[in-house]
Amino acid sequence: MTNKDLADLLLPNVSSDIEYYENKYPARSLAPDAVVTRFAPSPTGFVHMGSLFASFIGKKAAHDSNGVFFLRIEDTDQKREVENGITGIINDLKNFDITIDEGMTGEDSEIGAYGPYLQSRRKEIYQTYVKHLLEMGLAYPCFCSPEEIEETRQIQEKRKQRIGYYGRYAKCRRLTFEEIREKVEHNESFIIRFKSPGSFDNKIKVNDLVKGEIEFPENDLDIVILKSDGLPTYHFAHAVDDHLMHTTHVIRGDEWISSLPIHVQLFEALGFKAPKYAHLSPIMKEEDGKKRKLSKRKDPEAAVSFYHEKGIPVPAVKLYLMTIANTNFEQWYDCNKDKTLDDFKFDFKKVSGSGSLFDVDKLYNISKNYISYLKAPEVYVGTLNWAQEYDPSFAEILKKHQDYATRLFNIEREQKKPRKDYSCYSMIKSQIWYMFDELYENVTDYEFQTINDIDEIKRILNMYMEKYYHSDDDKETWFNRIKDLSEELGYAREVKEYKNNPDAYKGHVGDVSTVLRVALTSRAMTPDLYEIMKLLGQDRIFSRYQDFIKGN
RNA sequence: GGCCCGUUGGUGAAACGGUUAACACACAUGCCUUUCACGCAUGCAUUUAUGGGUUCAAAUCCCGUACGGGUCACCA
Repeated sequence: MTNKDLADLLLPNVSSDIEYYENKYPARSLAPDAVVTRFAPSPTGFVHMGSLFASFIGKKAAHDSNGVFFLRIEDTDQKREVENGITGIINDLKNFDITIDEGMTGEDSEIGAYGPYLQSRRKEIYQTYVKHLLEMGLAYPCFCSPEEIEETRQIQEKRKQRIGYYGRYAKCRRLTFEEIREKVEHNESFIIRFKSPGSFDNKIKVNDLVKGEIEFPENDLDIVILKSDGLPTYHFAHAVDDHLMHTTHVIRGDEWISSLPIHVQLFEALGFKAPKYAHLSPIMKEEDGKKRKLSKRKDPEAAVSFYHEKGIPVPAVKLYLMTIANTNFEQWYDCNKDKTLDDFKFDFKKVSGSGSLFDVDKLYNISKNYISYLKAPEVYVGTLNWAQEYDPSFAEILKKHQDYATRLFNIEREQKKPRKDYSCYSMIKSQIWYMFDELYENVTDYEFQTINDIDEIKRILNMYMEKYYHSDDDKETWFNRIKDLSEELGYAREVKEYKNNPDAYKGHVGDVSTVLRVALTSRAMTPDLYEIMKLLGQDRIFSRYQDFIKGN
């Protein structure tokens, strides 16, 4: 019995050969330095921040070099699959503007000439390559049961030896053809293992784009390449797919780094050219003074949808991702305010090798800056889009008062140093609600500051309405009148005057303005009062003041 | 336990054998100011986890230790 016979015995239904696939997927016609890379998640739930980060880098690296970024779904573990998992991934990516050039576009659709991009549809391909390995004597069937494997593991532990299927522990490697035939004929279930040519005593060096040169012992584990359900393991699928899809760069989490010796060995045994690897450090979170990997289960901010719900503009999230992706980006961006993310060249060498803490404060800061430089109509649209999804009643109000809301968003905006107080769309309502009568109804809680005497407050309001409010004043006149009012009531016209001689006055113009502000909005902190009053208009100002006077 | 990786302020980090150890976020104080926000100014690591070594010179190179992370599946 030859290796060929063995291969036919084990995989009788595989009829094509590897030449067929090698020809079917020819090299891509791209520039020599073009990056072809992919995002290859398994459809087991929502997209994790770390995955978004990796795919963001992948797309950026590919597009910077006029390469290709594609989406391959790794669904070889059918037990872990989640319903509509692919759709979920695609939506999460779409929400963050991660578009693909090739790959899965839905549960059942794809684009591109190197597919299928769903691994479960590539069964035939994997098996063809497994058969090829079998024929070359580089693979063999293993009939060991999980219990037997567990047993050897315990023996190895007791003997303080390395755990795994290798050397003397690789029992099935020594099976004769006859023994194999007999087991197969008895319908014993089996898996296929790779016959590792490596020795643990040999050292290999692998160059990683992020971590640099890493030295490992050579792999000597006879890893499983084909499972009993006929689907490949990750390692084998990775080698076959990335070879056939002509991936040049594999960008993935650094939990894969210890599998690198397996992967380089597999590529070599299969006669494939190995891709370049970039292993990204995990994004960490601090909890109780300790750093740990951002966890899908424990941390809401690990889910990419979290940022969508918060209403952090997508470009701001991308800006943040780039600042942690390339440590020189922040300064570059600071010096090139007129440029965009697309103008920045991503560089693998500038990726931090150690895990960075996810800095939510910084994200909010970036977002706040980003929003401050948007035009008012853009802020309106952003807020409306967010509200339509997460706060429909607020969305109705915004729609009803589109022009008014836009003017509101424009306060202190179009100037050299724009106002920065909206850090995300979900927070905007809490900052502007008092400008809408629908939301201002039944307010009873007023945050008065230094002037608290209710009669004095009423006096200020009444006098202001009777004598000092004129709807068409310009800002200077408007403010001068408030100064006049202050003076008439015994308050200093200027804060400085008051500070120089506090005993001569009841207070200063700021205190009076605060009364006018709080009685109008219930809040001590608002944008420019003049602008607010102009927007609200005389009728609303007077009616709010009168309501206040009546109610207190 | 074996094998890999990492460790610069509260946080992200720059510095690739010679700098006062950049910059940004956060924080604090002050100024500006009708409030807030903005802006401006100042402060915030006597020192790069730690102990040794190499060198005229170390955050940077070497060795040990500690701590953190990852991985050792018919999961990816």
